[in-house]
Amino acid sequence: MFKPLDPLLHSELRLAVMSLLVSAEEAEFPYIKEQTGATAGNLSVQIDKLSAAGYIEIEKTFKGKRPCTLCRITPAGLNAFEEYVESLKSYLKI
Amino acid sequence: MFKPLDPLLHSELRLAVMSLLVSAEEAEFPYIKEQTGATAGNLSVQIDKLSAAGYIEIEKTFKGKRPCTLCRITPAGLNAFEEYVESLKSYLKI
DNA sequence: TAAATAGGTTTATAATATAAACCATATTAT
DNA sequence: ATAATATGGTTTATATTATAAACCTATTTA
Repeated sequence: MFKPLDPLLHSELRLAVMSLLVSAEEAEFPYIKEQTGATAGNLSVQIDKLSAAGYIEIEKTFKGKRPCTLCRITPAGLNAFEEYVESLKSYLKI
Repeated sequence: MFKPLDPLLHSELRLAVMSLLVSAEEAEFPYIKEQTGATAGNLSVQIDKLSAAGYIEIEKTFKGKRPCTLCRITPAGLNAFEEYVESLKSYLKI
């Protein structure tokens, strides 16, 4: 009847991050922060969780002399996102 | 960009309950319990929250000699559900 | 009459989300 | 040169939340 919802994706901020990365394939921390309206601390924690789950990759690099955190969705992440969307439909009737 | 998600509805069990009530317009506690697979305790807590928010009505009646808890969605609840679905679409691109 | 079942509620616990506080480096102003 | 501010985050503390375990009352069955 109701398919279980991946708790990692059933979170407003993490879902927003994944949603961005599905389209962008690569995004910088400050960009994600701006688009989601999240605080840096919250965002940092949530991308760590997505990374620990293997849903995204985090590459720490430099942009000139300043640190730059790049995020990219993984195939596993894309798959999880699509499954989550399918599962949600069982609740929303869409 | 991303619309905020009503925290009351962004919960697996409460969303399932609302989803049932959108279609059924009236359902008994044990039926909801069975359809959602929830424990009685969890379900009891969650329908109380939905009721406190004015999203559902809880009618306590009897079925023969046994207690019977009936749930019904309210106009406010239906509205909140529809808004939630619309908001979610900004995350899911559907 | 004792045990089991039905129909829940209350309470305790564990997990989670969130922001505040913090840290390091780089840039700008004095 | 040095102080102040900004950039780019991380760590940690707190407050909420979800969840199930324990519990309660009445009813039915053995």
